[in-house]
Amino acid sequence: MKFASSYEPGGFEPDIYASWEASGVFEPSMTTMPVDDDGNGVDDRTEGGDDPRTYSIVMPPPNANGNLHIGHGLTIALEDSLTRFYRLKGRSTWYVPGADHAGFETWVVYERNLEKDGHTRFEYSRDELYARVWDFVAEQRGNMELQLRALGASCSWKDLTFTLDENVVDRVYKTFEKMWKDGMIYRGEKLVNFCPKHQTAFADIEVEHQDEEGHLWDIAYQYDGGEIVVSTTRPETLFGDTAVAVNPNDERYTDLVGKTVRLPLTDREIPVVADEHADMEFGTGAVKITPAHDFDDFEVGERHNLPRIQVISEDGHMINVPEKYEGLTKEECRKVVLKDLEKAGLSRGEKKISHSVAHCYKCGTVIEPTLKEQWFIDVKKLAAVAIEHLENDEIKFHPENKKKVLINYLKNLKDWNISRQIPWGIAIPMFRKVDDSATDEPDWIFDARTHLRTIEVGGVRYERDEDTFDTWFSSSHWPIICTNWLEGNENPYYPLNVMETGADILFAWVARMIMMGLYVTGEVPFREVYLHGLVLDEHGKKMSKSKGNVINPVELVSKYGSDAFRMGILRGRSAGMNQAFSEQSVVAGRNLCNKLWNISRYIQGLVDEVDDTGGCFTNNMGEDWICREINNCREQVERCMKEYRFAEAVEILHSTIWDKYADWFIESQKIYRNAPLLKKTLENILIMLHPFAPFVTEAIWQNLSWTEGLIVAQKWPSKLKFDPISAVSFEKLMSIVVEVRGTLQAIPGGKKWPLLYDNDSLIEDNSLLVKQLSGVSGISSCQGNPRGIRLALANQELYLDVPEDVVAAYRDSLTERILSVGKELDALNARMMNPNYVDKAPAELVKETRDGITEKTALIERLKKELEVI
RNA sequence: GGAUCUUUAGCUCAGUUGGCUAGAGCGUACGAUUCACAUUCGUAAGGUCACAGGUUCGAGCCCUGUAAGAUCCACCA
Repeated sequence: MKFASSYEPGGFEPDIYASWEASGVFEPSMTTMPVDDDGNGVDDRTEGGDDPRTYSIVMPPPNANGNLHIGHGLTIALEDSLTRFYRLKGRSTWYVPGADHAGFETWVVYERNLEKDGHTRFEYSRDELYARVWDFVAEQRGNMELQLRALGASCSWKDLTFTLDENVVDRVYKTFEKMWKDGMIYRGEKLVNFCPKHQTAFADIEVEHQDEEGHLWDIAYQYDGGEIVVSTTRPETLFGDTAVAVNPNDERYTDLVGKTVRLPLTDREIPVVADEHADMEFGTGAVKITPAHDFDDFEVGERHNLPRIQVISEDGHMINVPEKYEGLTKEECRKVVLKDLEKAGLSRGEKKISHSVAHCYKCGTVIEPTLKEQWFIDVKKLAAVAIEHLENDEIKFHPENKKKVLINYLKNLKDWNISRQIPWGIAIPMFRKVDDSATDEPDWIFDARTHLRTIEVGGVRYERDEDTFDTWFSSSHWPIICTNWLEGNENPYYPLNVMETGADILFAWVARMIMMGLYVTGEVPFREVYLHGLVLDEHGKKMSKSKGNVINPVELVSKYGSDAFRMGILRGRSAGMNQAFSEQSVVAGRNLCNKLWNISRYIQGLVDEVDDTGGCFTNNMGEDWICREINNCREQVERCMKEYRFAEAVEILHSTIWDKYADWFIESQKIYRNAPLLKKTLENILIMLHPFAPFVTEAIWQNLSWTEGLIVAQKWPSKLKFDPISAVSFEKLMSIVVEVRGTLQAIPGGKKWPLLYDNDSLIEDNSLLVKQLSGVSGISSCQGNPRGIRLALANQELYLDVPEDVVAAYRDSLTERILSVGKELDALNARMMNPNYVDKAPAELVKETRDGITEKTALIERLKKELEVI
């Protein structure tokens, strides 16, 4: 195959992905064994009970109905780099892809469409709606999966799991039944976060609090002989008041406790109760209690056995209120109530306050705390077990501090409302008894036949609950489901090696997976958690449609290539942090791909020209040096992957490939050509970069004449053999070359000059190479007769052969140079002057300092002499 | 109110048990060009590591405090 002369990723990426998928390498196979670490037969086993044969990771399922956004791009770059790395290391890797039914999100989109067509959800049964949304999603599905392929995700497609698949539902029902039997599920009438627009309840974490300006009204509640003034931001709820609370220590109201006051605008009398909830410092110290519409008041009501009067319906209208107000919206009612209070002479003033208000995270509608019968999970035990295992360090977090944050959350976790009033989700498998005569039977029974509206068990009729599960309830089973965990079966893929996901769903998802994993399997669901932060725009601002700063990963992939995108998005990113991202970093990634492409093309050319029948050995110091550097790179990348330092891994590969391999080694190979070593080192580099840039490395692999198979299925490189002393010599030569280049640039006129040496075997033996690298016009011995500019090197006698007038012009930069070396010398001297340093610092370090002083002193002496000569 | 994180070059970020003469990418300036690559090559400029104390022979790193920014949890009649 002939290399295309330019790097054009769009031309080969789709074909490459197709060939991977067809080859079956993405699917796990337990037959492969890990490569050993050093090529010396020692096993590469990791500590901590991790099965060294396998590596498992699951994809946080993207919305089946949507397109991938920049966060997914990051997710895939992270997860796929890990997957490919461990696959190269010889593990049987299993990266399980998923697609999310995205219960509420998808439902919102669907319902909007329904409304556009002039319909409402109430015209259809749950089953009809479910079927319609299913078709709607089926139409959209597939985009997301194509985009995952474009990003290079090396996941096992045959295991793709949709969150409404039968096995998901089965698993969820099994757990629910177990919990029901264990008494951890209860039906309770409680206040829930209710969105009047979407007509569904939410868990606490699903509502967004925002600080807003509001009004605080003072209202007089009268009694014979006086009045008690309460403050409220919601006067319309007063019809639901069933008490006024004062602090038990509040002497102002001691006499009133136990008496009753008249509720304004009605004839109802309500008691005054003493409760700690009333803050003596706030307002008048008296607070109206509306148990059916406020979370705190609900609790006060429980403590004092107060009735709960619902005065706002689920669609936001007034109910159970005097006729005049009946049917008004709550907003209208507020206005009328305020006016009527004014008329009745019960207003006692108003002021502006700032307070936080709960909103629906999707539509922004103000959440109405509403009294509803729902299914709740008693989380006490679940949370306690999770905390125990977390404190036992069974899961390692990146970043580390998130573990503490998570434990703190679990310690304060309230019972979990799992009922949702939307049709797009997994039906709750509970049926209510409708046959009142069967008094001995329980009111609710578990039954998995949720496709039936009514069932008959033991001659008693039951009707199904029409609600569906909170999606996090089923999502919390994800590691269990994706690895096909089964009771009593050994499963080498469970627990997962790592759970990689967004830091923003630590509570919603990670916490629940841990609780559920432990409850169902008795084991933590994953050994490590890597959390990524938000991808911000280039100025560090959140991306949003309204700001118009959204970056589309798919566009970047088509513009610069998948590899460029992957490396670009990993650059400058660390665990758990919200960090900026710009196209620039993708350009840098593209440039690296282009560099690698040209390196490979050039090496292919050299290999074609040169006889390479021999074995792979190093023949000169440049070759020894590059082998050492490639080994170093390999070790560092391994360490970075183990510690999830992706950005650093990419950076190390970048500098090894570009600054070392291309700029020095390949340049040196223009003089010495070692085809077997060129091949070997290029292979190593390609394999090491493959986890981050899978497409270009595979494309090159396929183009090279001597490689076989797919790079995706190769083995991680072993250490290269080299002569370390020779490698150090090359470094010496490099510093000479850098000095020559710098001096050449500093000499006015910008011409090339010849290099003179005196009794210097390093230069003499490598004169061709030095000339090639440094850009001097020629190299010769000065035969003990130095002239021109002496190079500022401590242990080398080297001169640039320039005429007298040019030397004079060079004087200034020489002076500068002396000053700067002088500064460095001063710093070293200051250190040695300190007797404590000499005493207490490690001997090696002290010796280094001493050597540095000797070297720099000599250098300065030399430079000064040179200056005098000029 | 409670908690967590961030602050290092013009920008975005590294800096792993304290050894630093503080690095990278991009950007900037100057120079190169029949060479695998202008998506290139070479050279350079650019930093009181937010601030103030402390520990230490030695602090970007550890400790205490301050400031600014971000996020989360709880509360807000």
